[in-house]
Amino acid sequence: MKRGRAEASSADAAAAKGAGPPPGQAPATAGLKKGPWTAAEDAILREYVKKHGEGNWNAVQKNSGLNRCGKSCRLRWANHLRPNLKKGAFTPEEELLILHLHAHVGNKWARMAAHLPGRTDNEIKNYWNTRMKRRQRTGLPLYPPEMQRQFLLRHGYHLPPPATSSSASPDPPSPPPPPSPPPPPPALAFPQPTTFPSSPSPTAAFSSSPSAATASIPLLPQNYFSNGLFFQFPLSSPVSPPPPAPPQQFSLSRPVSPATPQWFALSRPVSPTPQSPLFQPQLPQPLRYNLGSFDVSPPPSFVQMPFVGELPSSQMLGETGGGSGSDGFGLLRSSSTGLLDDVIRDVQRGGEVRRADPLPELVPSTGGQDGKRDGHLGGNDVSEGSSIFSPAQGSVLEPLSMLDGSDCSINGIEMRSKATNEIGPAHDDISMLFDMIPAPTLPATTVAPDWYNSDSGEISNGPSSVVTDDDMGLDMHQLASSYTFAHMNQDWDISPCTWSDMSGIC
DNA sequence: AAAGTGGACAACCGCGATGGT
DNA sequence: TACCATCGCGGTTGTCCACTT
Repeated sequence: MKRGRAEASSADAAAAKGAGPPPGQAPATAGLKKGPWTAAEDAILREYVKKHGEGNWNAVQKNSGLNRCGKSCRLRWANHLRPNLKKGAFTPEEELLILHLHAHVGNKWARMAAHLPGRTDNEIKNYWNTRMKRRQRTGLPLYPPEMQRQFLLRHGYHLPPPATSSSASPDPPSPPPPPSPPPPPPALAFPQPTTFPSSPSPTAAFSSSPSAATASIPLLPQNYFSNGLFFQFPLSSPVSPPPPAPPQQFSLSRPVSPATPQWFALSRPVSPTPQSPLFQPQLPQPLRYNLGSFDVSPPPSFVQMPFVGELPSSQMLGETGGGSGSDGFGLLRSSSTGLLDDVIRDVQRGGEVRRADPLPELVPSTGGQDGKRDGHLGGNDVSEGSSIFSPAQGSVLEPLSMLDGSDCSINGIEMRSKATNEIGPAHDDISMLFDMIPAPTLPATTVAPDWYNSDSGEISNGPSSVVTDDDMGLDMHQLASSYTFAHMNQDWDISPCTWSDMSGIC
């Protein structure tokens, strides 16, 4: 990772050129300068803040003569001049933390930055976006399978060990890759673009009801949807076929490729279960809600997905996938959330997901407009207390309902969406986040996972930096060590490429 | 060596939230 | 209550640099 280039070169170069706007740069509108900051400007701003403190940024121009708008001053200060800013590459722990935070809160850069002392939201955002672009370009899932798996487990979904699978493997030390089936070709894949747009809680697709568990569901296009709602995190190596027709509500699967995809079923307790630090509710008679395997490409001649080439931002999603809210699948108006949610949601809206039958919990939508989906639909709150999937804000479930032609909302979805919005304090986020992480079993000194490998090799594997966010009690050592990196790596690898090192694909 | 491409980063823009009057 | 100023956040754009072709 390269750092400090612009600061050292751009600003200084500009300073060297003089006070005027750099060539090619439009003179400041309204007399205010734009563009790269010069060293002189930095000095002025520093001095000002030293004297007057932070805040009242619009006064900076008046009081200091700095020809910058207050907004620009604030940004410059926050991102570059503020003391205690940590410069340099993200440490493995930081990267892992970002990963987790993003999985939980989505594109809430400021909140993420609050858990990364010395890091700015802009820095994190840039880091994430560039990485996302890279992963999307290569058609890789955003999160390591193990993380996705644990995330789901943490929210009460029982994930039977993918006995025959090579990905999303369980916790035990990973055995050597099974001789067969052979790993798929790198291309395996999933055609570009792979996007994980904003989506509502995956729990949207999961309602808990005993009756639902036994509901007989006529499956939609058999070609695309199997009985099992197995879903495949990561979209990786082919694996053994799904277990025979488990009871489920949704059939979300469709063939990923001629090769049998890897499966694992998600099951969910019938009754509400208290949040447990443990991953597996282990309740008897779990309801099985299978998500179905998926790949990220739309089935030919089926549902037209609003996928876009790249998706660094939710805005693009909103625009391309549902800005109008009136065109078929362009109904998602949610803002970004934890992308693990999005993964599942994406599957649902992308056409891979088919709800075979309206569940008991699924009550007909009364409105179809956002404003009318208040989350009061139905009265079944079984799922409400049992899952706190980080939800999408203002999400609606049109995709699901549209898929089968019915106009339904899923009870609990909206409620969960609200719950998400209510996750106010970062403390809640982080505590929840760490709930999903098993107790550390590794030494504090963590070896970065293979998938972490930096492209540039600049990443330090040195002593882990412990997040000193006392409020959160964050310990990145714990975080980092709580994951079985080696295992994740195995699961995560879709090819010789790893999380950060896409050389095998690019 | 030059052109093309992508990554990394800084900065800007638009919008919503908040607080004061 | 309405209006305004300010602040903060998230998304986007622009620029520079390194690497590849």
